[in-house]
Amino acid sequence: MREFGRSLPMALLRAREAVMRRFRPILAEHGLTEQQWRVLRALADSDVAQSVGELSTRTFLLGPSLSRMLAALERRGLVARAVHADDARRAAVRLTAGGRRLVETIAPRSEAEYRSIERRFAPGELDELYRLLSRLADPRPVDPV
Amino acid sequence: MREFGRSLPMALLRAREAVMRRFRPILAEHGLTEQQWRVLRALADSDVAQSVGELSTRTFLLGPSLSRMLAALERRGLVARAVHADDARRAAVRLTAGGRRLVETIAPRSEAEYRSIERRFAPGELDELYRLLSRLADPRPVDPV
DNA sequence: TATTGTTATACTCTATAACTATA
DNA sequence: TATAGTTATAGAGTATAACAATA
Repeated sequence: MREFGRSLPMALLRAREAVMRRFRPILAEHGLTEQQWRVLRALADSDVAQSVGELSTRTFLLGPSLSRMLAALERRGLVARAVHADDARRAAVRLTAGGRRLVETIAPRSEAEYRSIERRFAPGELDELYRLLSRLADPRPVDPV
Repeated sequence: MREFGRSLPMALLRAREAVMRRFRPILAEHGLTEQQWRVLRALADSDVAQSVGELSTRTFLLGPSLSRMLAALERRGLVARAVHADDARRAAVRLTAGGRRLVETIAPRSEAEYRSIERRFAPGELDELYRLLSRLADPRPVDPV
C-alpha cells in the first residue's frame, strides 16, 4: 500500500496545518474559530447578502452547523440575518459594519503571513500550485463529462 | 483583501474535501472516522510499534484524542498497546492481525480512487504537486535557517 | 410536493489542565 | 524535575432526522 507520506489527503492536510498553524493564533486573539473565520471571509468577499445554502457550499460547513454559528455571530453583532427579498424561505446574511471592521483588522496580518509564505516560492510556482489544487477540486477543466 | 477563492487555506481545504468526499464512504462502511483511519494508516506504515507521541506527530491528532481513540480501536481488536521495552513511560502501539486485515481490505479501494485522480494529471504533475505541498509544509529545504 | 432553513440529538474531535507513573 | 500518557472537562463541529414555513 502507498506510503503514508505519499498519501494525497495527508500531504494536503500537512500543508494546510503548516499554513494554519501560523494563522490560528491571530484568529484566537479575536475569539474566532477557523470555521467562523471562513464564514466571515465568505461574507466579506461579496457585497450582496448570501443565503445559508450559498454559505454552506462556499465554506464546506453543514446547514445545522451554520445555523448555530450564524446565531452566535449575530449575538456578537458581526453578522445580520434578514429574509431574502424574492423568496421568504431564504435568508439574506451579511456582515454588519462591526463584522467588516473585524475582517479588516485581521486581514493585514493574514496578508503578512501569506507574503512570508509566498517568498519561499519562485515566481509562478504558487500559480502552478493553485492550478494543480483546483484541478484536484474540480476535474471538469481537464476531462469534461 | 485577498479573494476567498485565492486563499491558500481554502484552496487546500477544497482540494482535500474533493479527495476525501470520494473516500469517506469507504471508511464509513467500515465504521471508521477519517482520524481513526489516519491512525491505522500510520501504524500500517511501519512494522515496529510506535509511541503515542510519534503517532500524535504523524497524524496531527492531540494526545487526549489519541488516547481515547486508541482505547476504542483496542476494544475493536484493531490495535494493541504494550509498554515500551526501553522506557516504561512510553507505549508501544501496533496493529493487530485484524487491524492489518482491515487496512488491507480498504487499501485497494483507496488505491483505485487514487489512480482515478492520477489520470487527471499529466506525467510529473502530481510529483510537482507533492513537491510544492511539501515546500509549504516544511520551508527548510528552500530557505535553511 | 419540493425547497430553505432551524431545531433536536448523538457522537467525535479540539483544547487545556490536572494527574499518574516513570525517568 | 521533566517526560509520556491518561483522565477530566468544556466547547465546537459533524452528521442525520424531524420539523416549520414558504414556494
